[in-house]
Amino acid sequence: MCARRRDAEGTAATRASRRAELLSAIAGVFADRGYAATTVREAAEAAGILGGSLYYHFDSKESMVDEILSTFLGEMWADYEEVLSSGLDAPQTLRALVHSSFRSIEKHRAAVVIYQNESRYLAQAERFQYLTASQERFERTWKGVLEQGVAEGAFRADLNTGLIYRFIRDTVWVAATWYRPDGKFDAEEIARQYLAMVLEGLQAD
Amino acid sequence: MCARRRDAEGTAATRASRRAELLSAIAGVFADRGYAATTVREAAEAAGILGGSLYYHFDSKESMVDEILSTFLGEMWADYEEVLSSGLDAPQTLRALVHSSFRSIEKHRAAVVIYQNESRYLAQAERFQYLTASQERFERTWKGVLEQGVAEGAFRADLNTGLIYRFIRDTVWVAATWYRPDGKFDAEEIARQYLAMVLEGLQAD
DNA sequence: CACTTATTCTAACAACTGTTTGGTAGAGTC
DNA sequence: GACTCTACCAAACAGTTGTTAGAATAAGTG
Repeated sequence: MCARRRDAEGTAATRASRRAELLSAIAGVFADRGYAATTVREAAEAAGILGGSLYYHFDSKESMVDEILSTFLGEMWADYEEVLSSGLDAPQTLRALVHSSFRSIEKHRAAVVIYQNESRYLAQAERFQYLTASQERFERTWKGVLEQGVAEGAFRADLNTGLIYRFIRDTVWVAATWYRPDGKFDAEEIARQYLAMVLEGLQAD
Repeated sequence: MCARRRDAEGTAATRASRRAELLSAIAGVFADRGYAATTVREAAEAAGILGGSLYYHFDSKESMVDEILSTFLGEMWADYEEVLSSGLDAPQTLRALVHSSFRSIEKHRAAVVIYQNESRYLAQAERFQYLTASQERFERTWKGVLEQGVAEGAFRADLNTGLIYRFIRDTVWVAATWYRPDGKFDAEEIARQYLAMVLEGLQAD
């Protein structure tokens, strides 16, 4: 039984790693051509197998995006939680969240692009309600930090936190569409420059 | 012949206005559900007619997006040109461009959303090369303003203009996805708050 | 070796896609 | 009233879509 369990765990592990391998290829195509515009056959070809073979690993095309997005969001929120629970003040929290976001983009570029482009369309389905939930949680989190910063006197009070939240959210996530891991800047440098602009402003003193 | 020409102009005019009417409805659906995910039948239904009837007005589904996007880009660049040719200094030009952009969003919301979501996918086709061209022109324009501002000593010199350009471009256009004409803020107010953040920074003095 | 299991392929399916064709109601013209 | 033109509908087209079922392959396992 001990041997059998080890086997079961072994196959479960290789199976999971194969899924991850496939999903990585699939996510790339979904990100590049769009989820709806990509056929199952194209997605499979990017993974080196034929269309029908994907259905040995996944129930449906929908469950492929589902797994891509929920995996990404799970990891992202884990990182966010770590920042939020470490008792920083508002400006430090904002800095840490921005850095964490750009690091997420570096790690899950394709997933972020898909999230960015397709979530409004996908969220119509009940299955993807967690996308809406994540969106709301995102808004609460960021607006909370901004409002706390205003209350602390660290952020200016004459700007609407709802608008600023949207500006920040958009710029950060949309960066996934142009970020290239082999580009001139890494995630940390992009985060630094972005924070310099948003916090200190573009204007020369 | 004079009467015949007046007739021809009359029907051409009503025909053009009907096209515009249809395109407005179609653009709304394309923006909401995505171009690839929207069927011709759905697009037609939003316009109150049947799928096949759209082909009396348009050659193909592709030519519908084509007309939506090229009309929008044409108007947008006309507005941009007006700003760029009026001899303002860099900060004033940046302010004017941002205002002009948010006004574009107010007027062509659906088109901007489509441009934002689908242009990378569409640009693969030769027919949509002008999307890539517009993108490049956009980059030249904005980077030019930023570099001029640095040269004038109006903008800080320690930030990379390529990155800042991307941040600004993204935030401005992505706003189309959440902007609602009946919302709390109009385009001018959104532009003001955005400029305050980007130019002066979030930090309290 | 025979046997099992995991993974892929082959080939088909029904539904749906963009598009075309021929017809038709109605408004305007002679 | 016959004719024409515009704008639409109804019905079909060929190709593509996501998905499935069964056969084939390969890699262990005893």
